[in-house]
Amino acid sequence: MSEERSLNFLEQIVEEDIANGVHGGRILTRFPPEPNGYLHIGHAKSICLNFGLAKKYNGQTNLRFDDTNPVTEETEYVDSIKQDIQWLGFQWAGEFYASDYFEQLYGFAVKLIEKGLAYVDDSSAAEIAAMKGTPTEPGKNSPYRDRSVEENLQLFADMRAGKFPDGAKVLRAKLDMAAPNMHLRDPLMYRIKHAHHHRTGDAWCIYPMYDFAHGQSDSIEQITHSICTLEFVPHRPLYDWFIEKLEIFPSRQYEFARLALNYTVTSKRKLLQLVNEKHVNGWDDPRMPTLSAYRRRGYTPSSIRTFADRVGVQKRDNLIDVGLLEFCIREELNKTANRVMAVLDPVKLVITNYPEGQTEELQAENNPEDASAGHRKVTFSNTLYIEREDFMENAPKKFFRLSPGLMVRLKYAYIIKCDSFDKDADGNVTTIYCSYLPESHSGSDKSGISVKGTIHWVSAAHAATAEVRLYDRLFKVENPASEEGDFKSYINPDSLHVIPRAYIEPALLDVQPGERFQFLRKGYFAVDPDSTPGKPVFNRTVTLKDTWAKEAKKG
RNA sequence: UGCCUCAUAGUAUAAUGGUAGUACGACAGAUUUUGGUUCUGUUUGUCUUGGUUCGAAUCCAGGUGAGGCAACCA
Repeated sequence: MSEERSLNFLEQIVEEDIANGVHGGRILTRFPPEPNGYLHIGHAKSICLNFGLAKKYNGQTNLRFDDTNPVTEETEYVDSIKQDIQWLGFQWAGEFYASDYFEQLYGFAVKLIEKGLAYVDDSSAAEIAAMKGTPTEPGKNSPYRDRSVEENLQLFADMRAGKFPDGAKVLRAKLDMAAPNMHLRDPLMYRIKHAHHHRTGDAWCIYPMYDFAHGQSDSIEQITHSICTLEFVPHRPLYDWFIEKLEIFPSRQYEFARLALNYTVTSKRKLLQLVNEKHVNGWDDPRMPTLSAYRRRGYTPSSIRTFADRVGVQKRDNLIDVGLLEFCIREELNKTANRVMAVLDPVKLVITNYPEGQTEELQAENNPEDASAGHRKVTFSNTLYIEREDFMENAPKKFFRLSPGLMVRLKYAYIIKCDSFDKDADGNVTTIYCSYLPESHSGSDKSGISVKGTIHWVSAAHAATAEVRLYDRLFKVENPASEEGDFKSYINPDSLHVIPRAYIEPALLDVQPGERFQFLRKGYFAVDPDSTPGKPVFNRTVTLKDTWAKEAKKG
């Protein structure tokens, strides 16, 4: 079926290059994160693209950390990034760091100075910005632009030697201060930062700018196809210029539109704010769009890979409906998750004509989509808990659940008829009284009655309890980043609803973190690492499709 | 008012000069001991104006709209 599919534009480029014998048909891509945050769903697209493309054409993919800014980078992030990539199902060929190349990059800089293509500038940051011009006006040459090669060499060596404080000097490439592309107006190559680096420690006090590190790092690794997001399109001429002047391996950059998901944000800066300001409980809070959060919430790696595949690749900006992600996980869990019964918002139901104290072990199917999943026993008795929303005092015409006079089937058990109910002083239903049809036993129904509704239940005397965490979208609006004002003012106040005591089948006491279930009629749930023996915690991964909820909303 | 990208159903994404298709969504129906799943059907689209051509979503030109670019961030 993959032969039937048309190629995306990157695959077309790769196939053309292979056909033309570029690099002898060798394909090497790379995934280049900066270790200053956790990976999110947008990175998943990039990872799937880079690793997927290489895999499809018998190539490989490097993992390279672009760690050129010591102040924002930490080992914690390196570890989480590696874990997330592996969890997604990919293995890199080489693990590299831009900081591995600091000495080489320094040499490249010296070479450009020697060629008269770079100079040390003593101007302040403000002065450089002022001389840069604007998109519509050309910039002005720095007064330091025409220093001799010898002087530049000496000053650059002195920069490295730590003779100057932060910000005193920078090394700039000498291109054209009037270039219409702002990135070509003598861009900075090196700045002075007396800062401790997570890998090189205090060995350096000058650090290369991203623009002077990224392209050359690709070149050093002999990356054939350097795939990145659209905002780097205007940087490409600069990278090509460096490669040309340095006479090094010609990696080529190609750009695609980053993935954006609605009802969330995918910017590391914003995610960091949500974490630091405690709007969520850490990077892996299941409401976050990070991979660690999706993992904790119960998403599978394959569902995310499928999603990345289905959103496609193009150069136009897009905002993907989170409903597609939800479809991908439902599609998979429908086939793989065992069904169990859990009552999240319980109300007591008494079967008046079923003997008090009597029990039955009923046969329950684990997964109707997978016969090999087998069966289990569930205990039935005269006092049950059912879902509060499965009863209505005054039912509308299409309500196929319980209401005085109406009949439903209890899943795996009997058909019952609602006879009466009790209410407390506040009008809340406290107990529902029903009678059952003994001849309607599941699997051997001789009652001749068919009912429209089937509801789930647990036996009150046999049920165990669990904490259940229900998640909703983190933001109230589709695109918080594009709204007026602070994006945090659009946070959905009901994004987390904790149920401290839901009733579950007792067998669910033994579950392990990471296990996934379908709570019948309620959704897919995953066991949270916060679970302790005898007190499981379940995260709702995603609800089931609920056409009744839609119908009810219509009125 | 400079440079660079981009523009196909509600959302994504195909068609690479030759019948505008697919997925998700929405709507309707069938099946169903999950209002789940599955199945069937319906709906909705080439930004605009010219040009080239037997023929244009596709090529060309102008317009319109959206996004990006002026961090000692990446």
